[in-house]
Amino acid sequence: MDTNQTAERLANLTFSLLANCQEKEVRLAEVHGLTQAEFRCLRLFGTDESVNNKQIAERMALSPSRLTRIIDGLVKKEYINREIDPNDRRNMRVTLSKKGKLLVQQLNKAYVGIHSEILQDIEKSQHEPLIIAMEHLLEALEKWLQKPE
Amino acid sequence: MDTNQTAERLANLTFSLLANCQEKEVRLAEVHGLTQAEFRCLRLFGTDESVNNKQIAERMALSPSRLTRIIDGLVKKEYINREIDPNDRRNMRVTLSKKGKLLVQQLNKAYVGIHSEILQDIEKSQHEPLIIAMEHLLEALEKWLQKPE
DNA sequence: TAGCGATATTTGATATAAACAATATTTCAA
DNA sequence: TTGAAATATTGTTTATATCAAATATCGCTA
Repeated sequence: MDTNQTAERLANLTFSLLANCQEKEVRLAEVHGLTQAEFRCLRLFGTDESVNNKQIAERMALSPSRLTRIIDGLVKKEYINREIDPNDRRNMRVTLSKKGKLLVQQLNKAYVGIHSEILQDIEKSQHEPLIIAMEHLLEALEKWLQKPE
Repeated sequence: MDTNQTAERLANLTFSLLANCQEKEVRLAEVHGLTQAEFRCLRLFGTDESVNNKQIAERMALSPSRLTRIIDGLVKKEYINREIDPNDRRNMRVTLSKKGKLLVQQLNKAYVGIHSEILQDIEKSQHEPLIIAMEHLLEALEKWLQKPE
């Protein structure tokens, strides 16, 4: 098949996937009584022991001031701790609380669960090719985004 | 490989892809002097000759009142026309203007171009499997989203 | 055919999400 | 040790989105 035609199909696919993935995120956040921003923020912690405000802001592509408020919410809900970094008192050390760690674990589990369900609808022999192909797609996309201008 | 492990990789992949695709949308909208909402709205027109406010709102998962405002912007920028539907005067017939059609064509072209560039970084024999796999993924995702509760 | 309920859109009020600007604290280098 | 840069926060403003009320129209029925 013509590459251009393939590109067109791929364009439509990523467009639809994007919409559906967003919907999925909204749904999951809702279930756990979190705003979308809080949900994304917690997800971004991953296994990182300790991060500061600015790093999180950069990863989420939000302003530091916005992050302060999102973290305010998560602190109030007792999912994370925020304390002054003793090494550099300008930084705030943001870490998951016990409750937070539990939730993240649970979220990851649910997240994997969904994708596991999704995989069940796809022939097993197709799993590996799917992953590989999508890894390539992600790589290429990142490369495109890093292009100047 | 274990399905669960595959699911975990897939979960991380879609998470990263989502973030990057969003970034890409932001970038493209910016280039054309449109807000993200306006950009998405124009993209959703596709080749549809004429749609009404409510249909667009449903497709974009936004309230009709929000749509009125987004369309206000697009009308002001002269990308679309809005006129009373003669068949049912409660409806507004929203159609692309000449300028709008041109932009949508251009957008689609750019959109396909990006994905074409992306495909160039992926081995040609992998193109078809990628598409097929992603189609399955989308299908499965839609199915998951339609699940009650 | 007059009137009632349903539907589509718009407008105004409001809530939420985000950025920007100014400030306070701290670090670090000249 | 003083001034510039970095970090987080707070107050202000803008953008995004919803909800409720108002308006216009339609379709039905008594």
